[in-house]
Amino acid sequence: MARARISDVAAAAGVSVTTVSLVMNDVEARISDETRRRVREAAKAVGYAPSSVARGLRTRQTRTVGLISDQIATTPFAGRMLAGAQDAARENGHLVYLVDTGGDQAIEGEAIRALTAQQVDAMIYACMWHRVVDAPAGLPAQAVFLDCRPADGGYRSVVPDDRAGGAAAVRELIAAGHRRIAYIDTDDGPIASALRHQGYLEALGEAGITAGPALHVTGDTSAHGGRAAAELLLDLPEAERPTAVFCFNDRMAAGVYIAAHRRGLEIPRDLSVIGYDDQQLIAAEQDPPLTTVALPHYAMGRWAMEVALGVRAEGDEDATHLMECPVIRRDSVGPPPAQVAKPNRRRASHTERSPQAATDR
Amino acid sequence: MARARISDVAAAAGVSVTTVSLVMNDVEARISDETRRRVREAAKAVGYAPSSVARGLRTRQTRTVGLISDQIATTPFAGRMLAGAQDAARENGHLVYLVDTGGDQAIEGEAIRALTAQQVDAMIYACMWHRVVDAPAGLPAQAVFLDCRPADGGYRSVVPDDRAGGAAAVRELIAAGHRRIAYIDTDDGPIASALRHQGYLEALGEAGITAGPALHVTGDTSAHGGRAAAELLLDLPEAERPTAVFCFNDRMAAGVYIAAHRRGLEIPRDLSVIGYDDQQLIAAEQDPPLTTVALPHYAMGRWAMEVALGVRAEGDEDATHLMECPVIRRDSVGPPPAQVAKPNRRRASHTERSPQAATDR
DNA sequence: TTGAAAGCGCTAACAA
DNA sequence: TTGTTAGCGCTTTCAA
Repeated sequence: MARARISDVAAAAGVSVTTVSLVMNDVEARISDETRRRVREAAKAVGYAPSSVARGLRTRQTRTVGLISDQIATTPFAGRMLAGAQDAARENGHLVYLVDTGGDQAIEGEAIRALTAQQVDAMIYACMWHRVVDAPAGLPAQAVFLDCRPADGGYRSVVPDDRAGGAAAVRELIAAGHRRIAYIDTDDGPIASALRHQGYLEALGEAGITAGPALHVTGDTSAHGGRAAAELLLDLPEAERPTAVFCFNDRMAAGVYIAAHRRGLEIPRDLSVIGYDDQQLIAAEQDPPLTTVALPHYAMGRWAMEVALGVRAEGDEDATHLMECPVIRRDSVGPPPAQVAKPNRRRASHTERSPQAATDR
Repeated sequence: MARARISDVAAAAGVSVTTVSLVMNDVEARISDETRRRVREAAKAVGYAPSSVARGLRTRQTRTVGLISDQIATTPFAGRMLAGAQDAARENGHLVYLVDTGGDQAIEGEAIRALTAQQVDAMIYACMWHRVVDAPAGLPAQAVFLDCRPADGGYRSVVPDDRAGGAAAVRELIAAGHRRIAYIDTDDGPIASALRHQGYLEALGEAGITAGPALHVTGDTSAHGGRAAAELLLDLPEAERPTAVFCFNDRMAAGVYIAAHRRGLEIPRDLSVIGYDDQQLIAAEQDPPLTTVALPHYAMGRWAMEVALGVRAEGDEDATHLMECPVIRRDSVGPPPAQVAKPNRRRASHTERSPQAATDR
């Protein structure tokens, strides 16, 4: 039972292949309703499905797009990005090839060649975290970069607006009444680190706050690193100790929880904390649930696909689109603790419930 | 700068297209070394890359495979499975289409049609956790099921050997000296639940242990559910209380940690626990790190792809392959606590360090 | 050892 | 309103 071809349908319907082609492609013109109906019927009768391969050869449009990514396996974020890209592709009648290179340059080159040979209509080059990368050789100029930016420009790209996200996080803290706000940064130096720090300074500046350098501490991007950094902060003399801390990511924020709990401090009564990433398994599972800034992975995936497919006219050929990172409000931010007495009352807050801790649960 | 075609190469090398084709496809016969070299040079010179589309039309082999999955987005396991499938595909010169249906039947059908139209050489139908599913209509008979089994058979499939995995977990506990071993099961009723329970009973049976029904408790598949179930177990009179517990999954095992810690019990000194899934963010991050049984996602993904591509001759057309789930030894299993005195010493173990707790850290 | 030519299944220009 | 036909770029049979 070989596949039915267009000529089988034509024969069955008693028309020419042109007519069948026209009908199958929903071309408005010509073709009487009656013929149209007959063709449709014949197609169904013989079980006809057009060959995308033959069409692709003829039209040079394959309705496929290649998505090359460095790592799908290891990160919990990848899925949202792929889902966004997938959905946009499907809505536009495209199928997506996924190639996971594992960061291997050779595989990357091989993938670009294979995808080119398949005549994909578009290509997306994705990273699993916000980075600046060297554009791989052979990547077509119309490719779009997802969650990364090519070092030398020349391509359209979409990345999270980490600066604005950092500012939003800190504004959230300022709005709750905090003035001594620390930033627990990473020392691994990803681009997001510097951007979020910029946002932090920007928001403080707006509020006329100058942050002492003691409030900018670093650690590795893990709960352990966050905890160690938090210890430093909590060891500060009371008058300098932060009442709120903005963390580079949720894992580090989880470390802050641990450090705080070990000292009998309660969140948010004694210390407010806000994370970044909105990593479900971490942020939502904390006690109390962590307020954080979400990385807009789904939206970025969708944006990249829509731009790649040309359904979203994004004028500039060489522009980086910044995607907003929304604040996700949960329960780790509250007003700063009351300063009942100035000196030597470090233990006080553990036993006295501060009156305005209305958001406690 | 349109793409170079085979005829461009032929012209440049001063040979026929036949010759070029033969050379490009590394056909052994004919062609002198000299000609071969000239053709290769010409191809490089004009930047020739064969069109997979044209070749696909001619040979009816596209060197592509379709992977339909219910959910890539939400599960942390998906990645490993995709990675295994990807790697196998790449090694065999195939590209993979990924379609995430989100469990939507309409999208599923649409995907099967689109993939068929693209003339994929093979199809894989993947689920993100071990399930029995109805085979979707239109799925070609050669498709292989990954991490799921079609209800009515008729397809090749690969799933984790949850029964053997459960037995291995319990044997691990028995080998450490335990006799009173509980199973914290889920009440959500996935197929893995019953299989792991079978394995549990089987391993106990081998050792001549009969488990009282009080040692089989259930909860929902979360840390919370695991904790509640553990409370039940720890409330048992000492003579019946389990010294070790096998959990349906790592999240529930994390709940057991919490319940144990709240009572001042230390793991593994006072209670051994073993999980299932080897979910990185959970198992490896526990204190002490959780011994667990790994789900062989990468291996299953690879197996499915190799069978789909026909590079692994798996004789039976209608067979379910069971993939071994290896025990991952970390630090949550130790010998049972010493039974210093029979009755009424429930608090003893919290303060006295049992002498043989050699694996404590 | 090499080349000519048919044809994979479709679209689209052109003709009727 | 419909049909004829020339390719899209390749592989492969057959002939030289």
